[in-house]
Amino acid sequence: MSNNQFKRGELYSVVNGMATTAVARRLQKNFRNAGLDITIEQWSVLYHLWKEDGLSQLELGNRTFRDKASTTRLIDNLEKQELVLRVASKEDRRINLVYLTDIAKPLQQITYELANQTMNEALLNISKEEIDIVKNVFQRVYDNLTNKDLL
Amino acid sequence: MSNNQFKRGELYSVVNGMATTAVARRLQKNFRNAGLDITIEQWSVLYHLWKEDGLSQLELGNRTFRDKASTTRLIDNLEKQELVLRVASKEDRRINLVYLTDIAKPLQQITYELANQTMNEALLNISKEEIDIVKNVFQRVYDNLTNKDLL
DNA sequence: TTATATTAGTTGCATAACTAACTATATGTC
DNA sequence: GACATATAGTTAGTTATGCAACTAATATAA
Repeated sequence: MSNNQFKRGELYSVVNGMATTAVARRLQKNFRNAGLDITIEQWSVLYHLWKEDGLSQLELGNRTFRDKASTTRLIDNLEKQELVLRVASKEDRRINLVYLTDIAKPLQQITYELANQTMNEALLNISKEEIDIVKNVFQRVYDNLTNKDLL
Repeated sequence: MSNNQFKRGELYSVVNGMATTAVARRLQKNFRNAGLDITIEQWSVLYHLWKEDGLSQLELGNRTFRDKASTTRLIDNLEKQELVLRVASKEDRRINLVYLTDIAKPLQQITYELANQTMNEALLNISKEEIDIVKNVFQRVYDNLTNKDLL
């Protein structure tokens, strides 16, 4: 057995069950307290649209690590709340381009501040170096698992 | 802005959307391929029962970082599949003690091997030191966010 | 140009998450 | 002993996840 072996369950319970959901839940709570009626999942989509508006559903799915079915439903809900708009692409009518509405645009600044504030709480006394290692490890874990799928 | 600041969205998408679910999905797939009809969520409960049988639902919720409502449904499903059994405590009849059935017990070894194999894939070329840092950072993130709730 | 395969998105089905409101049992106080 | 409070678990309601099967549009090949 290699030296970098987790005890079984450990990675899952530490990583998936703990810090991750603690941050997500705190951010969700902060949204609610500020009167913002959006889920962190919805926010993760809006986040990418604020960076680049008019992405296709598939591209949004890639950037938020979701399959297309989940992306469909998430955008359904965003559309119901009139935060987002589907527009069929003229070049390829299979493609839906997703655009922010005027309701969604001003939310960027508020959520920016809440997310920053939440991250500051979450990362209190954690150094830049440690964060870089975490990000790097997670990228490599992801690559380790997904590269195999292409073979 | 402090030096250890994530760009907004970054922690969420990196941590929650990527390595975490990549590992979970891979393990789930490995369970399925082995003919094991359990979800990773169910497995996370069984894992703690294999370590210590007869825990209360609340204790299981604490150990798997779930609220009691989620724990209830998870155990509902485990009970439907006859992997687990609820027994009312004699000392305090509000408490359900959860026990493994004879069907669940032999699954420990198989899932142990599949989880180890999955972790080996996921953690290929990642050092013990890096893993220790990740675990330590996540514990501190969790503490940073949950200690506040007690004030 | 017609038949075949591929691609983007949707829908059905099952599991799971959280919040809030609820039931039933226990505990503490007067 | 009676009343208020706390605790363990359940239920209802909403959102989200993944897989598989489907539709519609586009690209490829004969």
